[in-house]
Amino acid sequence: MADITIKLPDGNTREVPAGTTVGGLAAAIARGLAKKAVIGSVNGVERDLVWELQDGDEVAIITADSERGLFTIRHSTTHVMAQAVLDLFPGATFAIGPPVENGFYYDFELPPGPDGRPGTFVPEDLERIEARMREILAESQPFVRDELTNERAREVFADHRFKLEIIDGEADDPTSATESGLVRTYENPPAEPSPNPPFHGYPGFIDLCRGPHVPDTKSFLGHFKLMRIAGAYWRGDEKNPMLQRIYGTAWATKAELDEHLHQLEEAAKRDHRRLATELDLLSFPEELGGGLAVWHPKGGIVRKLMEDYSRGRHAKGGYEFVYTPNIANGKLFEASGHLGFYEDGMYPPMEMDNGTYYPKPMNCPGHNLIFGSRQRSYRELPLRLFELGTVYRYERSGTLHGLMRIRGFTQDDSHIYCTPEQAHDEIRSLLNFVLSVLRAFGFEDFEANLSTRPAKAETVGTDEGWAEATENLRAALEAEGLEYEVDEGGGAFYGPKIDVKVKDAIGRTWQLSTIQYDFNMATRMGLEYVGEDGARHTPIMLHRALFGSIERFFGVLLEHYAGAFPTWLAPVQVRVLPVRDDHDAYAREVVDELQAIGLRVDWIDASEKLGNRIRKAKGEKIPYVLVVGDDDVAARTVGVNPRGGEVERGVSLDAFAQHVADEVDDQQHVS
RNA sequence: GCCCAAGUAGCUCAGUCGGCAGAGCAUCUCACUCGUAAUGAGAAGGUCGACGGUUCGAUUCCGUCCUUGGGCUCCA
Repeated sequence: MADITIKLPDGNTREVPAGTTVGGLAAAIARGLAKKAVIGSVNGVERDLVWELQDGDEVAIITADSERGLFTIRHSTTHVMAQAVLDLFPGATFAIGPPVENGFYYDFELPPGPDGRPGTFVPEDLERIEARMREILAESQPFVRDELTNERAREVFADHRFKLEIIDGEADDPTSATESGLVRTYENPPAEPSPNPPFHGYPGFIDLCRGPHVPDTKSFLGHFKLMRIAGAYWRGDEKNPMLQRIYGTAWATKAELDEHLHQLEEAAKRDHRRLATELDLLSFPEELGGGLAVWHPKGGIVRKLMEDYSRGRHAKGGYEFVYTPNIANGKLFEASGHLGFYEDGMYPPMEMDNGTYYPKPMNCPGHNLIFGSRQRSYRELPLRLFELGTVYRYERSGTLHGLMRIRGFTQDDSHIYCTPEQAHDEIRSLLNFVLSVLRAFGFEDFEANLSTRPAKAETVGTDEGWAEATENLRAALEAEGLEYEVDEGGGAFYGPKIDVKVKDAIGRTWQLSTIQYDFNMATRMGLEYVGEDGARHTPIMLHRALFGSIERFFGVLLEHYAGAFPTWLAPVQVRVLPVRDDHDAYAREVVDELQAIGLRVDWIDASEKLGNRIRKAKGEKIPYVLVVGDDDVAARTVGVNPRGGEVERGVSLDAFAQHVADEVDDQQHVS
């Protein structure tokens, strides 16, 4: 047979016999490669290992340790799960099942139960499904690719209404795109034909799918675990029926699976809700109502330090401090437009004899009243109004999540009013300011999103206004050297925005800060300034928050630090432990001296053994534990046991005090 | 709001096939006075999330509601 020539990613070519497959090519290159090969990329399109190559094809072998290889493993695993569910639940049907980060899911509809309502999975079902999946794996069923005509596909999937919608193009399934009038499928022929096959004309499982897949259910699969059951709306629309989704995680090796499960445990240990309870920082009393928190003294002091720091930075940054009330007459929110757009998300009104009042969901209308309280000149712009403003939003009950999504929260909110000429420089310095403040809280890694104009008809503002605003935001991102992704059409109807995200200590990203243009509200509320030309102009209005919400930011910090706040933020910075009762007097002296320089210090007497008192202090994640005994009383020293460090005996009290004072000072002066 | 699950002492959790409610830690008291991650003894602590129903009897079974968790949808 004649040879064909294949181009490889390194630029070399290779002659192989005609009829060679992707898998055959991998074997021809190296045995190790063939072993790891999951799929191949042929002329930029991913193909199964059994795909036959043509002369001149450009081919790259995709291995199990690559992102795309892992993606394929997850994708194939979800097919196996669907087969298992259809086996175990006669009459069940399925919708879509893509690979996702760390795993996969599939959405199912179970036949109705005796009460006529659609069936649901129970947690024990996951074990049964997983056991059935392992049987399917053991059968080593091949993944067989085919292309059917629409008519044929409609027959095969006649009992599967969601698949029919996909075949008809009414529903989108990213893993089963159709091409040239043909419907692509993958079949897993079973060892024994099913007594009641759920598909017409096939003995076992078949799915709409563009592939590619691992060669068979025995290869590469098996390092998976079904994680949880969830409800999910068909086509993501809450008006559609709710399906039963099963999430699973899948990896190329057992070690990776174990590592992932271990990381989930680690993340659970730093869950801010758990730490908030353990460290006595704050709580969500049931009596208070859902999504509302009370701050205990230890959480309160951290919050106060965050607020003090924020105020200090804003004072230096040219902001002016304002206060607006927590409730306002509904007319204000009519004027601002909030009542029209977001009434459902607002706490219900209070009817008073002189009007209808609402808890404020936003601070901007109040700030706009301050701007509009007298005639403004271009000479006083940019005007930066700042408030730690507490707002109330009636978040839907199912969306609440600890401090991350809460109904009453405080924004470090500012509205900046400037002229169009000032906007460019203002945004640049603003972004710099944002990053500088975030760095002080221990964040190093930043990413950003630049969200641009949504569909034009749904937006306000001029083409030029949008273009210029978007360019100003982009220029600021580039000036700061910040990596960013453009979220096309992701802006609000009233303007484009930058969202700043931080990466925490275990690599998760959190969206925190936001900088938003607003072409809408200044006009709606009739805000004007007199320009150099003596004419009236509408100011550019920017909304911005650094922490976003103090509650949420605190939650992120708590998880970032796993509860071990840096010294400048720690509720208790130093704990003094006298060895015996007769060291109490000196312990008090140490406390007094450290308190005198502004440190937060406490002490615990010797009614418990020293070892246990140290253990408790470590549990509270106190940065410094000082032990004072006979030697120290005599020499005015302390034994220093720092968090995460080595014990040092005989440190002079003055030197220790200076060390901690310097540390606190350094931590707050990050540029 | 929708689907699933959970709610028992301050915390973490066991338990009751319907019959006086349990542990560890924390708390309090007493003793111990100790040099770097758990000293001992004792005490106290509960409307078993709330309200209805079934029952001689409900923390347990049923229903409704509330709160929380995992998702979906939403997030000015």
